[in-house]
Amino acid sequence: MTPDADAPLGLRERKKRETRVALSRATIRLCVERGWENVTVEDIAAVANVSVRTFRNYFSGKAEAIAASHVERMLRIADELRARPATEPLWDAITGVVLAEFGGPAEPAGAESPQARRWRDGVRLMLAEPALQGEIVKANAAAQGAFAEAVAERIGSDPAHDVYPKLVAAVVGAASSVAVEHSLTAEPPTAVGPVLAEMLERLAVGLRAPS
Amino acid sequence: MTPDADAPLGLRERKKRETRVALSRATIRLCVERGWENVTVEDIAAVANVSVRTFRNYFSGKAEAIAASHVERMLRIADELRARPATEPLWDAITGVVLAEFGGPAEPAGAESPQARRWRDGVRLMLAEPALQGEIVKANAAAQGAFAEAVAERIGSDPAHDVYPKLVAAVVGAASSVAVEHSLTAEPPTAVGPVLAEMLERLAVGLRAPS
DNA sequence: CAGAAATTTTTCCGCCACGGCAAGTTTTGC
DNA sequence: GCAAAACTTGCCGTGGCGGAAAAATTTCTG
Repeated sequence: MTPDADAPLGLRERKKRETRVALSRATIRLCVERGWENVTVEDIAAVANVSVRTFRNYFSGKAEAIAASHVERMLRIADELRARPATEPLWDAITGVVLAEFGGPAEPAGAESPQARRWRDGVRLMLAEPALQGEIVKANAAAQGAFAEAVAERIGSDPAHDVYPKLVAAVVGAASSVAVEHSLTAEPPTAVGPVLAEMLERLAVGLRAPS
Repeated sequence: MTPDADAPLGLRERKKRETRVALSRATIRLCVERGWENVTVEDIAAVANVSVRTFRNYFSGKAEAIAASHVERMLRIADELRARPATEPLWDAITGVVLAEFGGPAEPAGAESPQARRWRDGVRLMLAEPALQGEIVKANAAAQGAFAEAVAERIGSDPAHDVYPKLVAAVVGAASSVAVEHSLTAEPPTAVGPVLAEMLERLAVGLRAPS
């Protein structure tokens, strides 16, 4: 394995991560723009400037390539939760890191541009694909495991005997999903941030850390 | 279309339903016994005595073929809910129909036979397959729609303006999923019926129909 | 009941997904 | 530098998937 957890990433590792995210992003972009059915692995490989075979070395298929970006974000959230000052209250830390990832660059509040609408519709359609949903379920399970560990570490409890961390992870995951889905279907379009913020605030009230 | 909703099913329709369930059951059996990866559509078609192409005329793939049995059961539950006497309290009716479908032929309570264990393990493995999970998500959405309509019809409310029916459908669906998953992982093995029964009882208390 | 009409099943065919294997390249570590 | 390790690539066989038209079956009609 890699004994060092982070900093001195060799050139090789950096390049790998680079192509990995490039492939994932390319897959998402093409599928949102053209629709799931109208994208072949060959198209994706072409956009990312690698061979078809290389795409397959990274991902087992379009679905996994798309879900990968989702996993990365969830894992990043768990990591950032660990990086928060230990003195900060649990739910303040959670709200902070989650909103930092999902808040995004606040859209100009005015009327939605035609291209923004096309993108939203494309994403919604893409997310409806069963092949992708399955992969997302899998991704969420993995991500929630990591998040639960981060929570357990923070409040100093054993994840094996205390369900609280898992509960928090599951609930935060569910809230994120609902918020995203809401922002994709709401009319007029709504930003994810504020909705998610209110949800987390309510959840925090009901789920204060056990004494 | 078919103006008559049911009874006088022609020979043709009967045969179609027959091969449909035959294909679905064959797919489930083979995948549970051999594992998802080790089953080709050709194998399934062979078992069901039809051509590979015919399998494809019925289902888009293994996943859909398996999920089909699940959908049928859920839709059957919704139908049976409609058939219950209108005087029966809502949650009594729900509990009745759900347990009738999920109760199954009560297993002999003694030690689990080796083959029963293999089956349980096979099912658990199969259900972990992302391709299948996606299809199940889709199936649940459809089934819950039907169930919600049945509930709305029963308590005489408009499903478009009242969330109660949808809530009940979602909750019953979730309880069913959890109960099944629990019965597949619990040690020692547990029957679905009793677990589900208790869950529904609790839910009924919290979700009495709105005045 | 024969023959037409409608529908399903099957055969044939091509495209794409998927993954093992054996070069060909690039990065790493000494 | 140079050899080993790791990554990329092309090749190719198996299987999933679906369009199109022939063959078989059921249903309809005179």
